[in-house]
Amino acid sequence: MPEKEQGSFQAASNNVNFPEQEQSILEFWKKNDIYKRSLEQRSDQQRYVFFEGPPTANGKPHPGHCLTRAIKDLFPRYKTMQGFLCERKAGWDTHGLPVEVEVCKELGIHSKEDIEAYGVEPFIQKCQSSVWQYMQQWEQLTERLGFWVDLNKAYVTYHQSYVESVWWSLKSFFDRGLLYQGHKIIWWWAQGGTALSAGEVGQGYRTVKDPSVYVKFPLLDRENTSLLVWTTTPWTLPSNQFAAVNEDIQYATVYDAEQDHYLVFAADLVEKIATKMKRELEVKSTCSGKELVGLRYQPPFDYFYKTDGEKTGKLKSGETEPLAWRITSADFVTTDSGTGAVHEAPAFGEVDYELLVSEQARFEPGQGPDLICPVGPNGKFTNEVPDFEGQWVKDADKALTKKLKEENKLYLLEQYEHEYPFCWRADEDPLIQYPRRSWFVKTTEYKDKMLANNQEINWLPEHIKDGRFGNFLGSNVDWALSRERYWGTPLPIWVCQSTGQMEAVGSYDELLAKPGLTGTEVWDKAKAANPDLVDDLKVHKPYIDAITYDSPFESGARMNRVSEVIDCWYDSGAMPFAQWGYPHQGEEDFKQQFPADFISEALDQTRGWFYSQLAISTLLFSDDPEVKLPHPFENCIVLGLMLAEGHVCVKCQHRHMSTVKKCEKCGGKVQRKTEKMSKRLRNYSAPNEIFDTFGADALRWYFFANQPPWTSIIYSSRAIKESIPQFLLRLWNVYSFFVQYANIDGFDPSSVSNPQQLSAESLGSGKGYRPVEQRSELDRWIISELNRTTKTIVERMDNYDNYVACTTLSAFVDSLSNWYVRRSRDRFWAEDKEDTDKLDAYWTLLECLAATCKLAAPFVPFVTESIWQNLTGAFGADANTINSVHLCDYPHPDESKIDEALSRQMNLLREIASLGLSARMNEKLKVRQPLSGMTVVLNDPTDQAWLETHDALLKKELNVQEISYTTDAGDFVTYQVVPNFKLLGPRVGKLMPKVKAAFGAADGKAMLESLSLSGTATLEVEGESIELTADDVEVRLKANEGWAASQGTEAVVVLATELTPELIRGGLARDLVRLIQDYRKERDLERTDRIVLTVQTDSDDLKQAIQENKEYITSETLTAQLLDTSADGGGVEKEIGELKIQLDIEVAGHTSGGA
RNA sequence: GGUCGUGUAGCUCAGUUGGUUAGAGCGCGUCGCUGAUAACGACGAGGUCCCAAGUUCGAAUCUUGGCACGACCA
Repeated sequence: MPEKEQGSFQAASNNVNFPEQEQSILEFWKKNDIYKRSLEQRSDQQRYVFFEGPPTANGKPHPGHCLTRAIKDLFPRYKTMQGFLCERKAGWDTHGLPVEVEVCKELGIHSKEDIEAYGVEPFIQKCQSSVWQYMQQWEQLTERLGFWVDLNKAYVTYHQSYVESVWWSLKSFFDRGLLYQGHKIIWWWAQGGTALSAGEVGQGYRTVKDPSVYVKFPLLDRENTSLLVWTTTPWTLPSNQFAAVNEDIQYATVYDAEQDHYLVFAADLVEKIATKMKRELEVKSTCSGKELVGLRYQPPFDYFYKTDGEKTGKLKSGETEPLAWRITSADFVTTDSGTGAVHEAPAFGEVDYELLVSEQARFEPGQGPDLICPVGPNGKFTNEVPDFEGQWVKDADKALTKKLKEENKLYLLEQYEHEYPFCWRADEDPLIQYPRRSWFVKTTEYKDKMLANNQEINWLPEHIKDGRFGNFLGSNVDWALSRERYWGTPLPIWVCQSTGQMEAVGSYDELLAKPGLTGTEVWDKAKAANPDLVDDLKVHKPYIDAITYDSPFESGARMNRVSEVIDCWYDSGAMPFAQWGYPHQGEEDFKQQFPADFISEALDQTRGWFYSQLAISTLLFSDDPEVKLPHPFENCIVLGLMLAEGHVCVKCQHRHMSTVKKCEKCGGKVQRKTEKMSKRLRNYSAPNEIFDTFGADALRWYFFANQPPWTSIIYSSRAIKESIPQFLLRLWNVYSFFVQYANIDGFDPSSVSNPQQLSAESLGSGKGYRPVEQRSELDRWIISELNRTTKTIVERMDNYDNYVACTTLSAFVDSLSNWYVRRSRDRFWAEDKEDTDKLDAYWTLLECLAATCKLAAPFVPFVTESIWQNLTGAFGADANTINSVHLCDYPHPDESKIDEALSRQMNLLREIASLGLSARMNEKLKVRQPLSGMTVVLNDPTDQAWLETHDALLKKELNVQEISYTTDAGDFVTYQVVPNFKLLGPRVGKLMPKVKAAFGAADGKAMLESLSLSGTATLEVEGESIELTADDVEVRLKANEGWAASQGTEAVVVLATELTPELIRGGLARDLVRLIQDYRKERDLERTDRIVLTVQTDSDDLKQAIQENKEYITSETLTAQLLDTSADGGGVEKEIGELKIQLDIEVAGHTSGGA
């Protein structure tokens, strides 16, 4: 932690503990209500609307939630700093099966019967309280991550106001005919009398053998001809309604001589079936499936056919058509197995049922075919199938098959091995697909509007729009809304017990106002008995079910609520209005905060929250002329999945918790492996562990800066740790450097006006401040870079591209650290505290740090806050002033300060420095060894004059005495001219390869001379002369062998490698300085201590080196007095290469100036 | 089986309307710097840009078809 020392700023440790620091920042935010202040500041500004997708509260938060919460925090923070008002209302998803399951586990019960036996009332009460079980963990994570969201005002899906909003929307649908009853085919456990969820079904698959039957469906209009139909569930044959073929498949009519009968089935399968029948099947003709559609047939059983066989209905097109027992087309039919003709019993198959629904849709309402279902919920045939009445359907397979055989309708019978689901609780009970009455929202009627709405949404990544989400919308089916469960929003529909007519209720008050109402006393009693009961429960089962009233449809009859609750996805999808209780209350809030500017969740929400919101909103608001597309959200970042990193032994598969090289068990090699996050494998660390070890900023920065958010993100503490030095630590080091020297020099910025913002303008009043234009080039350069960076970041963030924004910011901090500060160190060490150049350096660095803080604040809110407070703390702000970077305005780029030419030139300079180092490296000439000279050969002389003014810088960086520039250094380099493909390509077209060859053969130097003299050059290709300008040619230099040279894209750098004795002595002097500095450190000298230095050596070279470089040595090491003694003195023995040397240091005094 | 996505260095990933020398970080190796120092820098090795065909003067990039992996759906 910073300790107070003399100077304007608190000392910044260069061994910072981020997690500890973050804790104190959290306290500061809390104590001063910074989040609230950040909103109050913008109270009259334009809104930026954010919707929080409600997490399910009754489960522990895991690392994936850190990512969503980090992204959800980033953009609201950014927009707030930009001046928008962005309120962030939290929300919790509280209903649904997962909650019931959790409570059942606790109670040790399973089935619905168990729940009924336990009592719905206490069960619901347990559900309600169970929801909040992990709330503390959620709130802790939210806060620790720095996710600013209003937890106190959170919306909760079980709250009465929320439920009533949902009711209102459902009433609207009901009244508009968009909410209807139909059938849903579900996996049904007949013996237990309950449906199973997808997850439960998935657990129970087993490989079993079932009969596979090929049945003849005699075609009515074709004599002695049958469609050959295949099924593995003979028990569904009595319920047959259609036979389906694929329009695009070819069908053959074959002749079976043995039976003297014609059969129609897929042409591709003739051979296969002939083999199975062990007989010849002669193909008489073929046709496409399309030609078969519409043909009528006689079903194998006539339980329904005998009465309804001739029934027809009126199509929407005006024609009439038989209701059933005809061939239809379905594209799910394939020739992979069976016959290419599929038996359809819509009651017992989901796709079959969809086929029925689409058939029904062709007819006028009420005219289409009804569902045939002669099987009871107990899985036994009803009296509609008298021959098999009371038989369990699976058991009836045999008898049915026998009957078919007797009636000569069975063509082939075999056994078929496949995966089939059984009940996971009673594993002898096979499940069957079975229709249940269910409520649907007619989303298909608004499909086109949903698609249009989708088109207006800005999806990130873009392919979601027309890919995953668009496709999902395109194949939209009506939303099966109801659930036969307990803990959920009750479906607000009451039925007349006498007429069966229904009406929807839009609010609790509306219900209470119904005539002859009774039943509210059930709730009143419960509440009286237990005053702690949450009032919201009164709109839930079982209390709401007790409420009945007089039927408006028939006098004397009563209205009872239907028993179902609704899908909890509907709850969350209703949040855009239900979070405010709209329209019963919160109208103002809703109008102001709809639609959302921004939402974000992970990819798994495509069919979840993204869809439920869009569907509900489209059905509810699309007809309102005031609601414009898109709604309910405009920008949506779809996050990738989060993966973990395992450490697995190649040999024995033993798992390790962290990166180790050798297996603990067998000593084998341990490899990193990207895999799914798994609680069981424990292949990830808890978020808290990350927070405690590396800090929330580290985690956030890792998420934001390492990949675009929609790719899958690997959550590994190793990777998170590695991301720290790149940015956080580098920024901290620059900051700590600044504070260190500002304090030494007593740099005092307190005269600045408006220190709360520390903007470039406000700094102008500072003491010793000079406008940027008057400062040195390095200062102008970094300020230019700062503004360039700001421009890019704002541009990218406005496009929701946090990744490139981070990359850009990181590159700037790198420039600041590794070029600006590095090149400016001398200036900070300058003796004269009032030196203009020195003050310029401080003001420049201060401006850069302040701006970087503000730029980075939304990404890494903790470290920026800490730096900011110390930077601004220097301005003599009193204790009552609240300084927070999060109350600042986001920087705007000042384009007038962007100097593109300077930027290019500085890059060139950096490249040359880099090339110089590279050449030194190749020649093994360490930087401490001075060299006499260096020649720079430029591709392009444009910036030569500029570079020449920076000789001093390069000389120092590369330790050379002279630098010369040339564009003509034939000895060192070869000129290669290459075509500018981008320009010449379109011009010469197919000649390009020849042109390229001609370039290769041409005399590059001559061509360049011609270009520089006349501005043009001519190239002869295939008898054509091609006129070239300078733009058409790119010059590349290639360093020749035998020189200490390095080549880059813009230049070649050649070093003079001869070492004169004098140069060698210069090197010795530098070696000596290094030794002295080391020794000073060893002796724990203050960096400002002046010394008396004693050097004793036998080497004449070294003695001469000291003599020649006395000035340099003493000033570098703050030596007040240099004693050269040949007598044996005290001190330590050191070595420079082979040379022995004895050093001694005494402190001579203290200087308050820079080193 | 369908839809979508992904495939680039040992690992994790960039690669901006197609332009001939494909980049970063980490890791590895070599070295440098030495009062920002438990920091920092330079250099190096490492690539059939999944495969094939096509379009084009020119393809990591566009088209088609495969293959592999992943997600969702069935």
